[in-house]
Amino acid sequence: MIENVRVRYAPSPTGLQHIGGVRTALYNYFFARSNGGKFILRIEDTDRERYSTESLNDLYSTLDWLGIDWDEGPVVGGPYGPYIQSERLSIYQDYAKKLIDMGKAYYCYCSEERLESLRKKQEEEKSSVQGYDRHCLNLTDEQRMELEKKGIKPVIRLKVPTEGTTTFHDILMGDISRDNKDISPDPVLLKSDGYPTYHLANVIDDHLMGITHIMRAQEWIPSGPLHIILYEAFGWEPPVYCHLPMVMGKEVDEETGKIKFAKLSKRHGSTSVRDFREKGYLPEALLNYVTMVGWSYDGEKEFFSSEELKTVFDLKKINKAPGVFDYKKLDWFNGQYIRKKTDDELVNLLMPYLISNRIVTEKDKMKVKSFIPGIKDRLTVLSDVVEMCKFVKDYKEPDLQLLIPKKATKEIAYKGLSLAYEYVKRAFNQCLDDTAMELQLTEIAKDNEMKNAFLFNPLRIAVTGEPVSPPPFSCIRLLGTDESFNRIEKCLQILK
RNA sequence: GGUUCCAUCGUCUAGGGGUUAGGACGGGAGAUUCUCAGUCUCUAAACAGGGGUUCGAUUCCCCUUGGAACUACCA
Repeated sequence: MIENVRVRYAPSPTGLQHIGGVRTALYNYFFARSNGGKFILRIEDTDRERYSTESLNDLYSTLDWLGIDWDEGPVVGGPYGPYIQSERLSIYQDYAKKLIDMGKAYYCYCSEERLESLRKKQEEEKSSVQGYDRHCLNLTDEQRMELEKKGIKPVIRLKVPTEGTTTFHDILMGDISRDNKDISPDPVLLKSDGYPTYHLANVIDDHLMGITHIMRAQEWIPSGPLHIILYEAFGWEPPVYCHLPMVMGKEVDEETGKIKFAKLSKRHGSTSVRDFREKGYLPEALLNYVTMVGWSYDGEKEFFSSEELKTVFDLKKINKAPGVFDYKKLDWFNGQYIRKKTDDELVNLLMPYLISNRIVTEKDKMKVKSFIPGIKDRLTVLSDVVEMCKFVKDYKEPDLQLLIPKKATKEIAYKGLSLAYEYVKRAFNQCLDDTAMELQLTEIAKDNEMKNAFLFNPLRIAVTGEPVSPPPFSCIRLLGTDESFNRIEKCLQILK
């Protein structure tokens, strides 16, 4: 147990919440909970060009869906607010000015174009030196005034030391150091629109909000030393770092045919939580699986509820190496969680898919519920139900060929369907369950010296019009006996 | 290119100076079976390579190789 833990998830609302981000949120959340600490949500909306309210809404709905609650942050408030960076502008501006006053930062008036051509030049020359050339480092006050007069809005850049080495400690990785000369020179701290960049805002807020542990993706490792320089410039104690392994995607290189890995992105498949949610992944399955990419308990147990994770999550068990997101394993997890649901829970989960596809209406709920035992084992994702119920709406009357099972004749098929129909009419008057009906119809087949398939298959095809479907009895329940019997009778005519 | 990080089955991982290197997904085989699933059983599959240290390294150290990330007035 670590005392007084304060951690934060600090997303930037510039897109839908994706697997990687959510995994970071989850680790922070579970780390806070398992140590009795605070989990803080902070919105890093300093990129005004990519900002969207849709992203922000998506963030809230995603966290809500996953059951992640925060102790401090937007909506709930807290003692260190505001928790939205765009509402903290003056704080960053003040601190940036302090840096200027201390001689640790400077104004830069370079144009976009100049920086662009500088970059190009460096690239062409394959220069090992990259980054800003410190063109504005030694501007005199007069020169500055002149540029200001022209109406050029400056940025504020950090003076990165050119000598020495900066080291920070990472709980997982150990000491990580970088020569200061290798830090891309003089990053912008405050943009010309008055907004801070990530580096400035992040350091200031983490300090001001009393963050004790920074858990973020490994892609941030290279800027770790830069942040340390910033902490030192302000005279602050840096928090404990814990860089999380990346979530990767796997793909086949079109040219070489080799398998490649890269930061999980859309070309690997769905990456946004919203996608998974819409397809019908359960939050508990996604949460469980995502947590297991990069973290393990003992290598054996892999089913964890959110509640368990809040107790059992341990920083030390986080893996250092990046992990590939395995869509197939997620499918498996989801199927497992679906099977754990009760029929009542499942109907509620399934109804929206059926209603939005106009297969049933709200009043058919009981019918759908009675259908569930037949499909529960067959669902991988909730939306699979649509395909399984298509026969209700998209029934296509089977032709003769389809109605005759393999190794059977027209006559046999007719007899089989007749027997099945006779039985079904009787059985649905009693309140038998599917298993009982199956048993009895199997009995009937035996009595008539016929293969089970000769009764079941024509029945299935008559009712659903498809050779592959959930168990026929379930289908009849969903369809209703009137329509089902209608279909069967018509098929009987075809077979006559 | 430069910098940094990483390295156990195809994938997620357990383990750790002496193990038959364990589990899960996926694959294969079989059983159950009215289709498709599901379920159950069995099975193949890994310590990247080379040097050290050591009585002994997959485990510790170094190098190589491979992979990844960063290199923006994006985070």
